[in-house]
Amino acid sequence: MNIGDAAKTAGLPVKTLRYYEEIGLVHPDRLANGYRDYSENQLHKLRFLQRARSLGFSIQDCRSLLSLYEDRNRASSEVKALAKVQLAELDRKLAELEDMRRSLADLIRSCHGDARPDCPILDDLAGQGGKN
Amino acid sequence: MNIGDAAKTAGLPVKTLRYYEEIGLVHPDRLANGYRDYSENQLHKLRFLQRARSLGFSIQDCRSLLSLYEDRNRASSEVKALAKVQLAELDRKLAELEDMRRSLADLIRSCHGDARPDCPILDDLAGQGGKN
DNA sequence: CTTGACCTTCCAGTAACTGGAGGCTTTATA
DNA sequence: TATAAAGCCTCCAGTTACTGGAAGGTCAAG
Repeated sequence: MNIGDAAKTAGLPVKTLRYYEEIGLVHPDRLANGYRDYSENQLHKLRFLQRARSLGFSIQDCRSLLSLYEDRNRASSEVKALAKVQLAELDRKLAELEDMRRSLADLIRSCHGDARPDCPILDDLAGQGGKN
Repeated sequence: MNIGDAAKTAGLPVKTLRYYEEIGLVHPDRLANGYRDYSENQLHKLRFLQRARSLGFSIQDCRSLLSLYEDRNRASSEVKALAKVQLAELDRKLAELEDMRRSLADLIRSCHGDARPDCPILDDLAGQGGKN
């Protein structure tokens, strides 16, 4: 699959795919005319990268995650350790996101239209330690 | 509170606080000696920024979110509309994160140690469309 | 009264893209 | 078959959101 369709499938700009090749993340083959040719496996990686990046994982994090995806022959214990670190990170992010979601939903619920001077949920918006 | 303690409280580097002032996100007062002086309200904003940025929200997103936090006197309908857009975005990110979490947990669960040639959950790692 | 931990500004560098110029290839239309 | 549009290529410059370092002022402890 050529770069334009691959980009559409992955939900990433064409430029980003070329960048990911440049930094050694996803290295497609080339056709006779010099065009990049993405395999199904590489499309999976690109979709994965799109999601992970949009959630704030660094490229370095993504390299780790992709190495799990790729290197199924590594020592099981090593794979597991790496996966567990990433899982803990995911859980941390999930908790933060849920916390933000709750705050924002409260804000929407309590938004009635009259400009009251005090708004108790604003104290909460910045997080658990929220005492003004 | 001076910048070092504010940075510690917010979980951000000192440099980032100065940068956030430069781009007009959080503008602390100055003491007689020129030192920045962060208020409680500004600390809330910084904590909020730390969380939102770590979850992949752009600085522009953060500006929108902070304007909700700050501008409690805007027209209620406008505030609500903005909040709902951000809530939808949060839900989208939550769903993605939960999806990734599930995939990774499956990977960990199925990681027994023998290097089997086929691994069905790898097909899933890249997302819902995961057919190899 | 000096040592060390703060703070200041300014400027350069990095990460991860993003846009544009200049040019080749493929495809659709006349 | 000609040609125009669309898509691909490389290279290089610009942007966003920091990050590090130099050069220097400030403040609390010994």
